[in-house]
Amino acid sequence: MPELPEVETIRRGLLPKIKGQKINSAILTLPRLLEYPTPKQFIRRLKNVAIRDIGRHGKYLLFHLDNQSDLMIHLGMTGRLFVHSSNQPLDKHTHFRLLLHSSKELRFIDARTFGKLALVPHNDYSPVIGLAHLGIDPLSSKFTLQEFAKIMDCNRQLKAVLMDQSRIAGLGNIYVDEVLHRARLNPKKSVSRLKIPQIESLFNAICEILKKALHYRGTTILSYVDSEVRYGEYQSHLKAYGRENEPCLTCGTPIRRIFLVSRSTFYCPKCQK
DNA sequence: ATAGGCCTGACG
DNA sequence: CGTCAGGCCTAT
Repeated sequence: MPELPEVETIRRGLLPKIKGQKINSAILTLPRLLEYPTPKQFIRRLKNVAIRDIGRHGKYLLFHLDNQSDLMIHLGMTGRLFVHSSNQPLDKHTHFRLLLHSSKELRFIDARTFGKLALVPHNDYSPVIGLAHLGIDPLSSKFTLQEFAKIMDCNRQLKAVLMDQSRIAGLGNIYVDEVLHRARLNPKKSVSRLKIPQIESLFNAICEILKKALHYRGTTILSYVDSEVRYGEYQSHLKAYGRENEPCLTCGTPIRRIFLVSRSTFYCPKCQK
């Protein structure tokens, strides 16, 4: 799925197209994607409201509306968002549409339907557990070495902790592997065994990998496209993810693939200790 | 902490 | 055909 760099790229692409736009009505054709409230309330509350801004926390997009509520969209594995003219034919797997005053519409398309929608009060995300429990976003100004060190205080494996959205929000399977390769840390290593300099290099790796991935507009492995139907380009800069048996770009040792947290995990057994 | 489930599509 | 996939929630 889209991880933080992909979701942020989508957010930036959508923003100029829909900021300030008024929503006439909403059409929800796959109600099970809706986490909160009921479909009836959801549709009613999306009538005749304007979109003030689009925010993002981790992999969650938050459309700030002018009725004190936020429309939450999580793209799951295959979710896409486009702004199309209402007369354009609907893509297969279109499950949700916001019809805008301008006769354009925001369309949510999701083949695997792992995406999630919700409409929550602007000041109370508690109806959506995953959103309410999100950890710090690594692009936020609150993400400092000191705060990061506080998060890294358990004795689970590095891979599992970096994947844990309630600690740090936005990293997924690709970028965790890239971050750990950059920081030269083994994904199986227990967080409790990290020394201060290693926490610092991990922090720096997170910042640097995300910045670079954002620069390349995210990573397209299978299906990711942004709001302009444009592929990411970071896949050609990956150093660990997907490179099983290929030489490590640092030391030449074949990249190894294992399973951790029931996810494919790629790392260099020599560089990453 | 770890599988299993949710879905469809791409690929071998 | 079977296997795998960028996520997340739940139930052991």
